[in-house]
Amino acid sequence: MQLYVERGFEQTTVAEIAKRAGLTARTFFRYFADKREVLFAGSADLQEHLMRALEAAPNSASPMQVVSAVLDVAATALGQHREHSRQRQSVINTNAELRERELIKLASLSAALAEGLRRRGVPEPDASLAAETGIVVLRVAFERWVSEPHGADLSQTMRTTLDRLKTVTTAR
Amino acid sequence: MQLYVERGFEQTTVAEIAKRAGLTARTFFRYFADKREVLFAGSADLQEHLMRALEAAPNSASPMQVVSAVLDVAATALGQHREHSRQRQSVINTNAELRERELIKLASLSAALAEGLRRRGVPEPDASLAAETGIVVLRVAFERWVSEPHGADLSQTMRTTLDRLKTVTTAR
DNA sequence: TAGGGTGATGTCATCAAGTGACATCACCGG
DNA sequence: CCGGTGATGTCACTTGATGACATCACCCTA
Repeated sequence: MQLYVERGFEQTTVAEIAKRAGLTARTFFRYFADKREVLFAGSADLQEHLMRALEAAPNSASPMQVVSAVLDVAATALGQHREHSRQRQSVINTNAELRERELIKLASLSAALAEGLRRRGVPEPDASLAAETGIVVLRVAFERWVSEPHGADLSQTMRTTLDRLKTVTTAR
Repeated sequence: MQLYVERGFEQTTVAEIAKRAGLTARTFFRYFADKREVLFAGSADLQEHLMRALEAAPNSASPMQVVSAVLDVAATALGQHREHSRQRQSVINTNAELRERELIKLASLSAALAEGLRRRGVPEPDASLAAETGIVVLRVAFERWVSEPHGADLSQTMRTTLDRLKTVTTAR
C-alpha cells in the first residue's frame, strides 16, 4: 500500500515491494499470485464470513431477505476504518488492472451467494438475480459511503440503497 | 479465436497470433492494447449503439423503462450468431484474465448508462442502480441464452429475466 | 515524372511479470 | 548431534508489452 500510494501501482515494481518488505521477488510470488493480489488479501475471508451469514438465515426467509441479512453482515465487516478504505479504493480506482481484479472478486462473491441460495432451494434465475442484485447494492452503497467524509455509517447506507433499488426497479 | 480455441488462451503466444495473421507481434500491439482485447473488439461500438438507444427513449420514460428499451436493442445486437457467441463465451469462461476483461467492459457500459440517465435528470443513486440492474439482467439473460442450444431468442429471454428480477426484488 | 510527405509495418533493444529447478538455511524433534 | 521439513534465495528463462528508429508503400503535387 505504501508504495502503491507513493508512486502509483504501475510505477511500482515487484522487486521494490519485495525489497521494502525485506524479501525476494521470488518469495513475494509465493505468497501472492501476482502484483494485484496484495490489495485483495482479505477477500477470501470476507467471502467465507458472508457465506456463514447466508447459511445462518432462517429457513423462512425469502431470497431478498437472505441477501439483506448478508448485506448487514458485510456492512459491519467493511464499515470500519473509512480512512483506510478510502485510500485503498483510491489506489484501485486509478488503475484499470486493479479495477478488473476488484470486479472479479465481487463476481466470485456473487457466484458463491447464488450457489448458497440454490442450496436453499431457490431456483434459477432467481438465485443469480438476487445474488447479483445484492452485489450491486453492496457496490453502490460502498462507493457512496467511501466518498462521504463523515456521512452515515455503512449499514445505514446499505439499507437505504436497497430500499432505493426496490423503488427504482418497480416504478413504472 | 482460432488459436484461442485450438490451444487455449494462455497457451497461445502473441507471436503465434501475429504469424497466423501474417504480421509482426509489434504490429499486433499497435491494433490491440493487449492479448485479451482481441475478443472484445466490438464492445466500444456496441456501447455507442446502446447509448444512442438510451438517448432515443421518450422523455416521459421512467429509468427502468429506458433501461428496458436499451436491453431490447442490446438483445437484437447480440442475439444473432448463437454459435459464435457460444464459442467466444467458452473461451472467456475458461480463463480468469478474460473474465476480468469482460467484467470491466460491462462495467464501462454500466457507467455510460448511468451517466446517460443522469443527463436525463435521474438523480443518484437511482441512475447507478437502474444502470447496474440493467447490466445484471443483460448478463444473466445472455448466459442463459448462450447455454441453451435452441431455446427462446435473446429478446424474449431478456424480457422474462427482467420480469423475474422485479418479482424477486420485491417479494417479501 | 521526380520528390516529398504520411501512415503502416518491421527490427531491435529493453523492461517487468511470472515460473520452474535447484540450492540453502533455520528450526524442530528425536 | 542429526535428519527432516518448510521457507527462502539464486538463477535461468519465457512471455507480454513498449520505445526508438528504419523502411516501405502510396499518394499528392510541382
